[in-house]
Amino acid sequence: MTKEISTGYQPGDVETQWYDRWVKSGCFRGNENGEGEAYSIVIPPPNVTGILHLGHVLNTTIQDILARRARMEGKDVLWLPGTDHAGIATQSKVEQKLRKEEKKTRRDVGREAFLEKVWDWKEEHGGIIIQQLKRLGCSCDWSRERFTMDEDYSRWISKIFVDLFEEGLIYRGKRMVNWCPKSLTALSDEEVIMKPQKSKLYYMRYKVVAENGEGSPDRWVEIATTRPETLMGDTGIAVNPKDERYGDLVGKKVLRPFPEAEIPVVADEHIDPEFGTGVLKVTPAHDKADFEIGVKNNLEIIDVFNPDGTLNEHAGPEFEGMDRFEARKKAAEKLEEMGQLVKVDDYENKVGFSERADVPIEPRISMQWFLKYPCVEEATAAVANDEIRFRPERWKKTFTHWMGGIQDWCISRQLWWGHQIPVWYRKEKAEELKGRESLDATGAGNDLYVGIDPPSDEENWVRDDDVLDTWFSSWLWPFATMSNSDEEPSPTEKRFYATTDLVTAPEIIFFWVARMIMAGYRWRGKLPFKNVYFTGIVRDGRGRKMSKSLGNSPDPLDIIAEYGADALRFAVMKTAPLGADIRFDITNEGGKEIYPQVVEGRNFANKLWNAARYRQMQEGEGTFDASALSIYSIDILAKLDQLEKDMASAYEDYRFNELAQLLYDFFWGQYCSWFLESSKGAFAPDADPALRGSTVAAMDLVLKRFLLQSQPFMPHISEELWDNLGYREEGCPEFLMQTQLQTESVLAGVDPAVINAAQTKVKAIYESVSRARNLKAEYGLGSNRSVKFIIDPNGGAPDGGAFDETAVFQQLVGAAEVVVEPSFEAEKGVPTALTEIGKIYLPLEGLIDVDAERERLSKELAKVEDELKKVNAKLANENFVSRAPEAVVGEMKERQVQWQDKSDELGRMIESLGA
RNA sequence: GCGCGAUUAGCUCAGGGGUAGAGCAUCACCUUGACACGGUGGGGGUCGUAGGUUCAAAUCCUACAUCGCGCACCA
Repeated sequence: MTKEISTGYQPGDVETQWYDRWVKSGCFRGNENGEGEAYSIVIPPPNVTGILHLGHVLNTTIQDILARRARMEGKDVLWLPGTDHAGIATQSKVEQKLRKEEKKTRRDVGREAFLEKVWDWKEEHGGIIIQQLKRLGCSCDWSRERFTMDEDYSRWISKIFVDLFEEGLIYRGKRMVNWCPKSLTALSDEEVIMKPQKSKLYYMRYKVVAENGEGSPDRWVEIATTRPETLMGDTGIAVNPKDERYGDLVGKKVLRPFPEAEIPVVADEHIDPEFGTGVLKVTPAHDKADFEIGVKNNLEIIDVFNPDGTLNEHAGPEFEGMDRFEARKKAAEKLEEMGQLVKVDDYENKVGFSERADVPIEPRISMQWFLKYPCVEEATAAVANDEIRFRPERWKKTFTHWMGGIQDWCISRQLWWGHQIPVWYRKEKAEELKGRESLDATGAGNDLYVGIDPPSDEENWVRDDDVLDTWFSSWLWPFATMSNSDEEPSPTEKRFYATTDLVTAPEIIFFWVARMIMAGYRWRGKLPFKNVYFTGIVRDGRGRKMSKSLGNSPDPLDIIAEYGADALRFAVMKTAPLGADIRFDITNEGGKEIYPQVVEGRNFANKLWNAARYRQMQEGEGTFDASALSIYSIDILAKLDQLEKDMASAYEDYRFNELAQLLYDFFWGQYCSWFLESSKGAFAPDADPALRGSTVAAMDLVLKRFLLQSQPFMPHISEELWDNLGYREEGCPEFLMQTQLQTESVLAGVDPAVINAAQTKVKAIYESVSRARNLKAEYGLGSNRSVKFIIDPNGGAPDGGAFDETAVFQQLVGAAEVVVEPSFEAEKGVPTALTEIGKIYLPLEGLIDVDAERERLSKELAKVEDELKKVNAKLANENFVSRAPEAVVGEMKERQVQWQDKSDELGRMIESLGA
C-alpha cells in the first residue's frame, strides 16, 4: 500500500512549535526604548487558580488581535500579563482541600501555616491558565508577568492604603454589611448577586399590649414576613404614618411571641401599606432597611445569629445552634402551635447571594474598613466626555448611573489570603482600639500605626487581622504592574502608561473598570486607558450563560486539541459582534459534541492550507509585470486592495466579526472560488509563459498580503504558510508576526481605466458563468464531460467585440467544449441563457424538447416581468420621481432598461420556438 | 418598578430607508489537474406584533409581546 499523504492541515504541532519560536526570539517583548508609537494593553488578570473558559478565549483573543495588528502597524507593543490572587476563591479551595485531606479548618492550622499551604497550592496549581493562554497563541510579554501578591505589587497596596487613610478617605466603622456565612467574611455590594427565590410569605399576628387595662384586651396586629427566624431579634414593628388602619397603634406596644417581650410600634414612611398587611416587623440587626428604621427610632439591636448563620443564645435555648433555614421552619411551627400563624403564601422574592460561595448573604452589623472613593468626579467626567471611550457606547450610561449613586466601599475581608491591612495597634491598647468605632487618621494618636513597612518595634504592636478586598489590589493593575511604589515611574511606565485599550467583560464595569479609572487618576494623574472594549457574554445554544455549575461550558483546551487554536480563535471572532452576546453552538452527532462554528474555522484554515499548497505546486518564481497581468489577476488584486481598506476601517471601530467575515469572504469566496479556478488555464502545458509568470506573481502577492492580514486572527497557520511559501524577504524580520503591513496598493502602477475595464469584464464573465452552470444543473448535467456550450456574443460581449475568454469560461463552467459562434442559429428547443456576454446555448442531443424549453424560458420571463413591473410602478409614481434623490431615480431607470431588454429578448426567444 | 439590549431562513448571525444576505444544516448532482475539512446548483424568510412617519420601512418613531441583562431597602 502506498502511504497516503494527508492533504488536510494538522494544526497541533505547527501551533506549539511556532509559539515556542516566537517566545524564544522575544517577539512578544515590549520595548520601552522603542521609537514607534506606543501601544499597550494590560490583561484583565485571571484568577491564579482559574481554568480557561470560553469567556477568556473571547476576551484574550481580542486583545491578541489588537496587539498583533498594532505590531504590524509598526507600533511598539506591550501586552502585559498576570494573575490575580482571588482572595475568597483561592482560600476556599485550599480550605476545602484541608478539610477533605486533613479534616482540619484553617483555624486549626493557624494563619502562618495556612498561608504557607496556600502558597504551596498556588505554586502547584496556579498559573495553569497562563499555560492555556499560551496554547491559545496569546502574544503577551511573559517576561513582565505579574501577580497581585508579588512583593513589589503588595507594597503598592499598602502605599495606597496609607495614602487614603491619611487623606481621611479610609475609615473604620460599625455598619450593616453583606456577610457571607460560608466564607465568614464581609463582602462589598458588588459581590452580592440578587437571585429570584421561591419562598414563603408568612402571615403572623402579634398581640397588642393593653395600656393600663384600657383598650381592647384582644387586639391583634397581623404582620407579613419572609423571615420568621429573625423575629427573636425584632425590637419593634413599623407602619406607614398615613395608614389609617394603624394610626392609633403608633406609640403602643405589641408582644413579641418569643422570647416574649414588649416592643414598640413606630411609624416610618418607607412602609408600603399595600404590601402584605402594611405592617413590618423591624429587626435592626438583620436587615439594612430595618437597621435604618431602628436607628431613627432608637430601637434596640439584637443580633440573633452567629457568623456562620446559625442562631445564637439571643434566639433562646430552643433555637441556639440551629441553622437559619431550619430555624425558619421551626419558628413557623412554633407560631402555629401558639395559634399566631395566620397563613402562609407562596411568594417569589429576590435574595442576595454571595457571588463566590453561592449562599444567601446575611445583612450583619460588623466592624469593617470603608473607603470613600477618590476622584469620583474626575472619573465620571472622563467617561462622559469620551476621554475614555466605551465601546459599545451604551455602557457609558450604566457607568454614569453607578458613579452617581456610589456608596462607600467595604474593603476589609475576614480572610487570610490577601493583602493584610497595614494597620498596627499598640499591644496594650489593641483590644480597645479594635472595638472603637469611626477610627480614622485623626483618632488614635500614637497608639495606632499605619504604614507601608511594619513599625520598627514590631513586637510591641498587633496587626489588624483583616485582609483587603481583592479588587482593592486590582484597581491599581495598569500602573502597579509597571513601576514600583517607592521609585519614580519606570521606563516601562513612562513609555506604556496610560495604556491604549482595555478589553473586559461588562460584568466588572464597577468591580474593576470604574475603580481603575479613579485609581489611575488619583495616583498617576492620568487616566489608565483610552478605550474600553466591553465584550459580550458567551452563552450556550439555549442562551444560557456558560458556567461551570451548569456544566455547559466545553473546555477550550479540548477544542484546541481537536480543531486547533486558530480555528477556535477564528470561530469566536466571527461570531463576536461588538459587545453583543455570543451563542456558542453545540450540536450532538452520534454522542459526540460538535461545535459548528469551530468546524467552520477549521475548514477555513484547511482551505488556506490547500490554497497555499496549490501555489507551491506551480513551479518557479512569478514575475510581476503589470502589462502582462490577466484581467482575472487585475480583478483579484483590486479586490485585495479593497479588502485591505475594509479591514483598516473595521479595525477603527473594533468590529471583529466583520474583520473575520471579510477575511473569510475574500479568501474563500473570491480568491479560491473565482480567481484560482480562472487561473488554472495559465498553468496548462501550452500556456503563455508571460501569463503564467504574472499569474504566479499575482498569487504570491495575494497570499503574502492576505497572510499579513490574517496573522492576528490565525497567527499559527499564517506563520507556517509564510515560512512554507518562503515569503520572508532579505532584510525583513524573521517572522511574519514581526513583519510590517504594506500599505501601498498592489496595483499602484496600473492605469485605473484598465483596472476598471478588467473588473467590468471579469464581473460579466463570472455572472455569465453562473448562468451557464445554472443551465447545466437545470438539465441535470453534473459532470463536466460531454457538455458543450455555444456562445453567441452578438453585441453582448462587455467590450462590444468578440468573446475571447472561452478557455476560462470553459474551465469555470466545467465543460468539454465551448465555441463562439456569432449569430448562431440554434435548433428549436435548445436551452439558452441570456447573459452579460451574449446568448449561451447548451445543445443537448436527444434532449431537445421545445415545450420544456418554452416552459423554462416562460418561467424566467415571468420573473423578469415581475421585476419590470415593480420598476415600472416605481417610475410611474410621480412622487417618487420628483422626491427621491436623483441617483436613486437614475438607477431605477437603468434597471428599467435592463429588465425591458431582457424581457424583450426572452420574448423573442420564446417566439422563435413557435407556438 | 425603572433603565438597557435582543427578536431577520431549521441553527449561528450579518445588513440598518431604495431588488432580503452568509455559514452551517437540508435536497440534487459531481472521485473536474489545492482542498470531500471539497465543488456546482436548488429549496427555504409577509425581517416578533400592531400602529405611525415617508414617494419608499426589515431599516426611523410609538406602543405591546417574548427572552436576556443591569439598577432599586417592598418586608
